[in-house]
Amino acid sequence: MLKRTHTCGELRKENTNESVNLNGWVNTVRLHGQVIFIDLRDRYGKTQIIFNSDDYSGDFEAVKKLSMEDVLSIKGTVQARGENAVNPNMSTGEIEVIVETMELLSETAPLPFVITDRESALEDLRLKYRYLELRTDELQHNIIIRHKSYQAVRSYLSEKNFLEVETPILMKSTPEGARDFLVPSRLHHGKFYALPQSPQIYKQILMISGFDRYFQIVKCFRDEDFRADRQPEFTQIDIEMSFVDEEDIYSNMEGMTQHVFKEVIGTDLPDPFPRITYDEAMSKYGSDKPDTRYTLYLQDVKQFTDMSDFNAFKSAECVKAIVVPGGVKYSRKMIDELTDVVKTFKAKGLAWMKMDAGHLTGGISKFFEDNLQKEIKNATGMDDGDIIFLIGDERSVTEKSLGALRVEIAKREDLTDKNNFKPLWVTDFPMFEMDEETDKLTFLHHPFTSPTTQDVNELDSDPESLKARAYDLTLNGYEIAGGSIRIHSPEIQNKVFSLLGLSPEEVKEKFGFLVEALTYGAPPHGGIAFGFDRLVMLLTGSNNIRDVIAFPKTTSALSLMDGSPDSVSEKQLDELNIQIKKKK
RNA sequence: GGGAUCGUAGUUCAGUUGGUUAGAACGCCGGCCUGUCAAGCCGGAGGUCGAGGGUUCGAGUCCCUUCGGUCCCGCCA
Repeated sequence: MLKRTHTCGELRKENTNESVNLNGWVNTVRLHGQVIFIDLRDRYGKTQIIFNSDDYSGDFEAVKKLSMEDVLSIKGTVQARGENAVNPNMSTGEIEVIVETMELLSETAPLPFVITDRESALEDLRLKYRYLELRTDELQHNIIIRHKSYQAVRSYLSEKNFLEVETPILMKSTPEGARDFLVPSRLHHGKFYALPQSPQIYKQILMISGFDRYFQIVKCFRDEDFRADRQPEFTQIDIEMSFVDEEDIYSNMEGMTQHVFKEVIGTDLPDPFPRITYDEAMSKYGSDKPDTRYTLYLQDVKQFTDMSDFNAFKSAECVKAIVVPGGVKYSRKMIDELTDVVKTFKAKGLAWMKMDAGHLTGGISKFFEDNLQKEIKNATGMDDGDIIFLIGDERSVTEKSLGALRVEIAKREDLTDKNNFKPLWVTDFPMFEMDEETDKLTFLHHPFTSPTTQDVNELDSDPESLKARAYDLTLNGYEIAGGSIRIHSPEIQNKVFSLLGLSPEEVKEKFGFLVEALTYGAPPHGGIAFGFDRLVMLLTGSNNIRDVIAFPKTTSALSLMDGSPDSVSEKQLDELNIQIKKKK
């Protein structure tokens, strides 16, 4: 092998007449009889190399057989391209390399799909041959963005005195939020480790140990169902700080996020980040992770629908509406499609009216007399050419379904500029919510989150009305981080466990070590965890988390490349004393 | 757990109300070609229509089951 003197993205006009060696993959072959053009590619770029039968000393017939993705090592001379031959689309487009000798380092088998075009194959095939898909410009770029993001996070936090500490991957299963991935123990019959859903308890214990600023870029595991932005294993930037309140978290994390965006993609984020309470987010956007790149606010119109002759909304707890400017263009078919969207969120239907020459027309407009129409126009700011969509239902159904409609309309109206970044803190989350299935109190964040009160009696009296000292950081409709100020008093922690329905025995068994640790001088502390994959996804402009993970799993948690999960041998099962039951 | 949608050549797709020998483009193989950069031109090979079952004289097309992909609801602090 002729070791490379340059990469395939490096040579310029200034290198003319230099003798160079290049190593890389054949990107394309253009065969013209006695002259052959090949774009040689590596991670750094592409360079056109030329085999000319007059000059090339080796076997020209062998060169004719080269095909895409063969791996070559060549020696040649850099030559400036003629004026008409310059390719302005390539960074190396002003030069080409006349090949003198070539060694075929590796011949490729016929390809399952064309690598230059990610669209050329369906995703399952691309995932099976992920190593080939990773050769595409887009994924190479994404992996580089991800690398830069790690570095930007580490350098910022390290500079601010945060210590990176590793925590165990094999840990105790605790009844927190998601289902655990379990790992059987060979040495301890019938016992299991769990993979961490997050290093939550360890990082709190690190605070008790005095490491007052901790971070870790760490894999977390949750055995739930997956989506475009959720994988079974994912990466968090896990952070915890002692002697802090919410404001310390906000300012440090704003600084880190601004630094990452500036370093990685050169974007300036707002300073400071705006904030909204959970209640206001739900009321105004119908979401706890509002996309604030566009308005389309939810507006309360119950007072008007109550005065109309439209009876379906009279008994509804909450009637809200979205006005879409220019929405008269919406056809019956489009409205039907939007109705399907809101129905998946349990809305019974989608009411609408269009405004033309100051009057409401179509949809449910006949139930609204003239004066009422004027009032609606004034209150909502609706104008000629607009459409108003209305939903009446229980508050949560109305808000969630209109929130989803708002996102769908923004997508259709192209209001979501990928290069426009709108971070937003969501604050004042409820401490608990009622689980409708079990009729038990459950936490919104996690059970270590501090309530806004330190009064045990207040906790007892009306837990559902309590707020938590929890916060999420959202960006363009994605939750990119979430955290809280933690409980550092063993009494409050025990109280919260008992409100969640855990018996003292269960608490002792599952969380005893944490509660005990809290008794030995626990500093007030709090923290946050960033969904690193989602953050990188936004930095790359993708809307698919698989695009920023080198070896992702499918939405059914399969790895199509290596075929995991898979069955194991009887011997392995025997060692673990595990027997596979028949399903059902 | 539920819903929607997709699966036809190596790949991306077309394939009408169920009806002759399942087509196109790219890729692959062979030939021609000294300035291309999505090179071009000529020729060729290539199909378990995801799998299994059913209805029918006849199924890529209709029905059932099943496997897999994607998106969503529930779920995921």
